[in-house]
Amino acid sequence: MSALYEQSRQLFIQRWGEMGANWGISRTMAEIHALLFVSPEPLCTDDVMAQLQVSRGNTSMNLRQLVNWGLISRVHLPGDRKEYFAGENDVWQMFETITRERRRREVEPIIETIERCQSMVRDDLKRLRGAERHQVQEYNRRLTEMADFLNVMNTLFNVVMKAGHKNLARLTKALARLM
Amino acid sequence: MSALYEQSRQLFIQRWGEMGANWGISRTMAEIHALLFVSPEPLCTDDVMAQLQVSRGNTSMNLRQLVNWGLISRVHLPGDRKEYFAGENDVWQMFETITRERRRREVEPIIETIERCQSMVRDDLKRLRGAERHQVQEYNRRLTEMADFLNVMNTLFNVVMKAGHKNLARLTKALARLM
DNA sequence: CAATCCTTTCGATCTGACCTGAAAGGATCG
DNA sequence: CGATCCTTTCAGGTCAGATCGAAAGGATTG
Repeated sequence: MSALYEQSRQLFIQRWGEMGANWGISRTMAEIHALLFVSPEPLCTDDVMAQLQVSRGNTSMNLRQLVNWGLISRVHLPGDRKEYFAGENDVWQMFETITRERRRREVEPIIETIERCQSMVRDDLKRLRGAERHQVQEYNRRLTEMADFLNVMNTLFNVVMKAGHKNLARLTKALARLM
Repeated sequence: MSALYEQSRQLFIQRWGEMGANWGISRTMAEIHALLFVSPEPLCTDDVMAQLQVSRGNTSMNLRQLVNWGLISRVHLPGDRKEYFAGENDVWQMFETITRERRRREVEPIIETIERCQSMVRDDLKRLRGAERHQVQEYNRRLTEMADFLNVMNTLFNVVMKAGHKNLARLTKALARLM
């Protein structure tokens, strides 16, 4: 295959890995993800090991995590025992998955925590007076704002992802009009 | 001050720190940010050290980074030599800052990389024929989709943050109409 | 300008996340 | 069933990045 094509792929994979690292995703996991994203057909564990120079164990772990996230899927080719892995290649679908998972794992817990924090000071809000009361009220207000914001963002993402792929042109135009 | 109020603050700070860690922000930095977010008035370095149990150097570094990001600001109280730090407490403003910075540092580089990757295979697209050509075309298509997606998201964020607080209801409706 | 008070820097240390590779575990084949 | 082929696990090793704290730097004061 063309040398430039190979180089181009490698560059993309490397950068995607770096980006992942900045967003709290292990570099290798992001690299595997990128590799499968740009691969026209499913790859097996050994392919991944060879192309990215990582150990068998590491590859196995990360492939599994990616399957867990729903970003890649196991594929069985007829007449072959090996497992193969195929990347989701619809970008919108991919990001919907990522968003949903991260929301579930990281945003929702923080919303719950905020509610819990608020319930902890509920009595104080009734009981206290004067400056102390004021301080707790302000604290409570800030927490509410934060929770509201997070909930609004949730809704927004739902809407956008639903609009998604199909209406991309319309969506872009509509956005341009709103600016 | 009320014990539950203190506990509530601590819980929030701790969780915010954990969340930060999941998103590629050092736990301590996120904790300091949370502390200043829930503090009704500016704090000095020693306050932060005492409340979070971190060293002077660590506190100094992280405070500086937060100032760099624009998430907190230095405040000088009259009649006091010390520097104090105040957190941004408008949640929308806060997230706009975070989004803008991360986009500049992490999303824009990846868009540039994608364009670079595409220019690397431009010749192949003219030169190659048959299956090989097909493969490079598909690769190119996926990259384009990815870049398009990222650009749409950029625009979306611009619009949302501009609409912001005030017109959010309208925005959500406008988007809902597109579904 | 010496003293005081803060802030920042920086080399040493530490920590936790990531990775490796050998060994165990399972499935499928003849 | 034994052999073969893959996958997964896990006990350690490695390393980048986070943290510490002493020392240097800088500003303000009397």
